[in-house]
Amino acid sequence: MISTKGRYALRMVIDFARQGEEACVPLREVAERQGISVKYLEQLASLLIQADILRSVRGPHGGYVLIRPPEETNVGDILRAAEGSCAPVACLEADFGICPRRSECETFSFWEGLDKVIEAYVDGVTVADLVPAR
Amino acid sequence: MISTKGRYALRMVIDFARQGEEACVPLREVAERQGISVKYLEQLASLLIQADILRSVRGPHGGYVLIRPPEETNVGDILRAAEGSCAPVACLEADFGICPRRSECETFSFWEGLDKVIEAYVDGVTVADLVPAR
DNA sequence: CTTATATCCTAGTTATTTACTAGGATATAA
DNA sequence: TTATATCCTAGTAAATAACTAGGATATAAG
Repeated sequence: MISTKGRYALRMVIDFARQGEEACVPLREVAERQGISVKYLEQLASLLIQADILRSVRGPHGGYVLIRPPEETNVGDILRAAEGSCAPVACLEADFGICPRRSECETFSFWEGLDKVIEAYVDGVTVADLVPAR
Repeated sequence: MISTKGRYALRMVIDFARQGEEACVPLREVAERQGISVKYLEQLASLLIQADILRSVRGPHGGYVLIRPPEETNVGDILRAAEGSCAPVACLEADFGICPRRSECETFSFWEGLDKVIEAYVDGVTVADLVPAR
């Protein structure tokens, strides 16, 4: 299940996109509009910087800027950055290693299939699709 | 994310199906084959009984029996019975109520769409699809 | 150079959930 | 009567979730 990390990160990015291309938006404003604390948003923003989705500007009039236009950022990238993974089961995650029951497990391919439809969906939607037209 | 409840419940049902139609299988055997404790399986079995997927026979030579043939039980029913829900976000779950931000939330329809592709996938696979042919 | 405003970074904290285990009650075939 | 099952309720240790707290660092403006 997607936790507040992924959900808030997505709302934050959409909020940035709404303020216009290349806008430099401080978290204080996002926090107010979205009803999420600045401190929590800071942590999520840092994950999005690591994933090359945002860049930051420090000091007064500083804030965060989307690196790419909304059409070129898909939701899957945001969720994977915030959540670590969108995999529906632990055995599909990168750091899980190879399950010792893998060869005899009748369910593994089922979970792989579920993962595929999830990835296809989240990677098929861009931030631009979620920003309401003005 | 799907927890051990859903994953083990699915493996248990597939294990029942492998023992043949209408077979009455005690959890002791499933536990041994699957490497899961009887005590934990008991709890999962009771969820599957409530969902009309299994019925039980008490006493010696007792066990559990699949109510319908494997072709007629889909994986979605098993997962929803074990996990409570397959919804990817809390705001889509039945007991969450209506989110106060719902009307202004730009992400709600995105999550609804994700939920739809997940439900379509899990409801499109039956237990029979996962039982290896003998 | 000072001040206000931001981001940056690390820790700590509380509540919930997960993944079980434990102990017994109840039913029933032999 | 006994052995073998399911049934039912609690309890518990560990992990995760969802934050909060406190300060360090950078920088524009006066």
